[in-house]
Amino acid sequence: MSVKTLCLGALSLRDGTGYDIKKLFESAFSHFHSASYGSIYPALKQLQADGLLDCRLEPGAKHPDRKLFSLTGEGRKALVDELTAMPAGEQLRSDFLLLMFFAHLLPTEVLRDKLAQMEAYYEDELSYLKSIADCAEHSAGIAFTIEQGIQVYTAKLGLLRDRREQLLKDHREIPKEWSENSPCTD
Amino acid sequence: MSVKTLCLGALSLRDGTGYDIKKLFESAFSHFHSASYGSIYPALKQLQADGLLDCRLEPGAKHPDRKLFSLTGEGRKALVDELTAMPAGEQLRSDFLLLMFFAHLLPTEVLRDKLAQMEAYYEDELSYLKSIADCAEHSAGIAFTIEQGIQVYTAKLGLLRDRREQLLKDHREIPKEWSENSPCTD
DNA sequence: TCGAACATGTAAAAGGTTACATGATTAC
DNA sequence: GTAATCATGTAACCTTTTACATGTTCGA
Repeated sequence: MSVKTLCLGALSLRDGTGYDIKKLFESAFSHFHSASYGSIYPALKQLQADGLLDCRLEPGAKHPDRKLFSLTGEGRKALVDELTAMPAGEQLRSDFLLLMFFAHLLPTEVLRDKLAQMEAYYEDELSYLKSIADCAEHSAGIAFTIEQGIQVYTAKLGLLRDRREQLLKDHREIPKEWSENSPCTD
Repeated sequence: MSVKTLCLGALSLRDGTGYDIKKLFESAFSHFHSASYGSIYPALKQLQADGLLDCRLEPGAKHPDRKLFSLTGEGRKALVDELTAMPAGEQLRSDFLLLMFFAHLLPTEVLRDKLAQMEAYYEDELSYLKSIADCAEHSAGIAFTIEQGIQVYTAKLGLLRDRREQLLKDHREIPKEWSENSPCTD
């Protein structure tokens, strides 16, 4: 039920369309949640059917089919209830760490490339978060989410830069020929 | 195809059963990936059918049906190929940050509880990672994944402790009565 | 005028979890 | 003797992504 909660949350900030909500997921929520149109539009339909959202059409000159959603009183209550009931957990899914775990199986150049890609990724995330930290007043809670992102990416970037040379230097390239009688007995 | 890659990776370390693989996911991989039996056993079956795993039964006195899997040469190659081809990304899914984003909607006691739960969670993860960092020799890559976890959880725990008092002090409890004419115009 | 951004939606497929079903072995 | 751990597997369900289908509006 997560996309629904995300949509309720987005609409608690301001009324908006499915498209607006997606933009919010790509900006303010980007470092801790995500969702695609294929899950947002059905979620909005369902939430409206459940009486948690109101919808007014904006057929004005500009956009023919714009559907502007807003929270109902019930919707706001449902959001608070879900946030309260939800266990406060988090889960990382990192293909990068998976790769690092098996770095000893890879050619050095591949490792070098992946480290470079990840550095660029961390840099981008960090500079984005810093830009939004500065440019507006946020509630204390929102500021906390941004600050956590900044500290986490700063730590990750620092470690990556710290260890890169050593990782590459120590890295032993595995012989190209793999076979059953590999000498590797890890 | 992620569970398959995870299984190939696990079996590149040592031969093992589905059960062993699950244990590994709950220990060494726990801070960056996860999978349940319901996905592991079908994945192993499929990988065997694809010729990437060998399976020998251990019907010894102890365990009647123990299926010990091992990588074939092709399986090892497939693992390396997948690690190489896979874009090196990561994604956080944090219900805690979602909750913090909307902290202004919640009663103070709920916020206090969630912060306490999260502190305990971060402490547990951190102490687990510290314990495995000390107790064995790891490859440089594995050490990197543990070190990143330690630094990240240390940062998160530090920020949480730093900000908690201020967050709770500044926190304005929202009146119990919610209705359409709420004064909240964020 | 042409591409980017705005805007909505569906259907199929992928991927995974949960719950169930079963049973042996080990440590207390 | 009884609870935890070891051990395998299936089926139903849930959620989400991907790919498709369509059309407008705005800025360069």
